[in-house]
Amino acid sequence: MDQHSPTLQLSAAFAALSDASRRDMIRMLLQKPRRAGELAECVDMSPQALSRHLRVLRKAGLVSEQGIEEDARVRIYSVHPNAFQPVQQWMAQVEDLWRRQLQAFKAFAESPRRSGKLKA
Amino acid sequence: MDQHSPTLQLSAAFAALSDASRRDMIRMLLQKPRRAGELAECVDMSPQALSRHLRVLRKAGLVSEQGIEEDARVRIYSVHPNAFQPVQQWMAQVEDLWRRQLQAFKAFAESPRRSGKLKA
DNA sequence: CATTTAGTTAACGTCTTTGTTAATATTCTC
DNA sequence: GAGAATATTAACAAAGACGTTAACTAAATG
Repeated sequence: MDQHSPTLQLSAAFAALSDASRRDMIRMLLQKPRRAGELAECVDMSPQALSRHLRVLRKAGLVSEQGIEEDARVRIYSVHPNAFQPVQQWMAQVEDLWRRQLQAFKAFAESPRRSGKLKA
Repeated sequence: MDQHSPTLQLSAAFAALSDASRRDMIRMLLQKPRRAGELAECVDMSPQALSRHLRVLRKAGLVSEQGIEEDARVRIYSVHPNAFQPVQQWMAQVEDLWRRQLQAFKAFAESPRRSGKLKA
C-alpha cells in the first residue's frame, strides 16, 4: 500500500482494476496465494511485465507479498484482506444515492398534484 | 456506451472510475440529472476538460445523455440505469471467491490431522 | 441578422503507463 | 564456488490520458 489519501487510494484501486490481466491475477490470487511464476503461467506475459503489474496491485493496496522459508528467492502474493473495502464502500454509497433518486422520482410521480401522470 | 466486449466494458468502467473528478461527477448525477454547465460549477474545471470527462463516462456506459425540448443546445446527463452492473457483478464474483478461500482455510485449519494447529 | 450562450471537437504539449531488452540481485543445486 | 533458477529494477520507446488554447456548431435572444 502506497497511496495515502483515501481519495488517491480509491483512484489507485480503480485504476489497478481497469486492466484485464490484473483482474485475472487477482482472481487467481483469490483462489489461493501464489508465486509470481505461477501467475505468469496463466496470464501469458513476460516476467518483467508481470512484475510491474504486481507492483501496481501492491501500490494500490490490493495484494500483499510475503516471503517463505522453503525458498527465499520466492515471494508469495495474496489478496490483501480488506483490499476491496474502499471500492465496496464507494459502491455502497453510489447504491444508496441511486435508491434515493429512485425514491424521489417515485414520490414525484405519485404526488397528489400530478396524480401519477408524467410529462411525456 | 461504446465498448463491446464485456471485458473491455468492465475495463472502461473501472478506468472511468479511477478519476476523482469523474467520481464526483457521477455522485452529482446520482443526486439528480444535470446539464454539463451545472457539473462545471462544482468540479471546477474548464468546459472542455469537463466535456472530455463526460465522453469518457459515456463511452464507459456509466452516464447517458438526453436532449430536452426547452433548450436544444443543452443536453441532460444522467447515470445510466444499470451503469454499475458489470462492476458490481465482478465485485460479487470476487466476494464469492474470497468466501471460498476463507472457508478452505478454515477447513484446513480445523482438519482432524492437524487438529486446529497452524504451522507458525 | 448579429451577438451571445452552451457546449463539443481539434490540435498540441506534457505526463503517465506499458511492454521489451538488458542488467542486477539473491539463492538453490551440483 | 560455478552455473541455473526466480524474480526484480533500469532504461528506453511506443501508446494513451489529460488539460489548455483555439476553432467550431447550434440555437437562443435581442
